[in-house]
Amino acid sequence: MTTEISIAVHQHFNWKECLWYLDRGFDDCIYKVYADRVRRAFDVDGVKMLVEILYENSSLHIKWLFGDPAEIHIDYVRKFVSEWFDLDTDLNPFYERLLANSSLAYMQKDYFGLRFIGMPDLFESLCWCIIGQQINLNFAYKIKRRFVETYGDFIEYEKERYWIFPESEKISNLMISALRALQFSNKKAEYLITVAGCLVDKTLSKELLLKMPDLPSREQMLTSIRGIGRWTANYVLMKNLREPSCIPHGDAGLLNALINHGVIKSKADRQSIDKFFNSFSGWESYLTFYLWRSLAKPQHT
DNA sequence: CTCCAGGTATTTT
DNA sequence: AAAATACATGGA
Repeated sequence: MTTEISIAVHQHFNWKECLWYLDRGFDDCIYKVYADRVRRAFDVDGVKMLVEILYENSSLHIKWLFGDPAEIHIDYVRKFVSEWFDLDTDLNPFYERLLANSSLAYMQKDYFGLRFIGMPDLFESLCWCIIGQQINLNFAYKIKRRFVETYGDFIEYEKERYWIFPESEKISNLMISALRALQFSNKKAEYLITVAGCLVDKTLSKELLLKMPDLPSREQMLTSIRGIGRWTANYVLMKNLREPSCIPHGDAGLLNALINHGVIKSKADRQSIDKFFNSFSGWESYLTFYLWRSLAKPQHT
């Protein structure tokens, strides 16, 4: 007997756009995209599961291909998927702002229904940022895969391996040299092990971050950890905690997108950037995400 | 060879 | 307080 649940989607939603973004030419080892569906493995309290997600009749349908989930695990996956695809945000106010800007209006049409693809696992989002700091994305995804396939677990299903992100406990006990062997720099290795330790000893957690009163204090909590700067803090807050008003300042991709759209002429033009984002107050994160989307190379229909 | 890539910490003005 | 620099690695 297989478990299956559905989540009704009440907002503007384009599954093709979401899947395309997930599979936009980079090799993310943590999920697999097929023609009209995505599969992802989970380990919730030691229970390993593989689920398949597809969209039909205004609902996301989640089917367990592997594992025997109890109610608590089903709820976990339901919540995870809901956060992953940002199912609850009403995009109308954001789209109004896009339409009001002549150089961005096309996004409202071309990317209509594209949800902000999140990263609901805090450790994964932190690791991903540290890995991605100051290196190109292809290389970053390569290292991520190497990292996950070395220290993570997997589920084998129909001769395919579905990887599960490593536990912070395991990473916190590593030596720097172990990660150096995977082509992490000394700094990246050190940062990653430090952050893993913070999660293990509960110096940092999603709950703690949510308890902070406002965005600046959350940013402060993150940047107080070695290896987490302003960029990483904002990235994590938008991708993991779904903060709506984050700007990953200095982000190379974001700056390129701003140049492409004629917002700035040089990457140092902070004033124009601030002014630009001011008109998207409350939607800075979504705007950043759509600008990243605009960078994708391959054509799509 | 040079420059840049979804930066950060440290050192130097 | 602001600016320059070291850090590692791969790809164009």
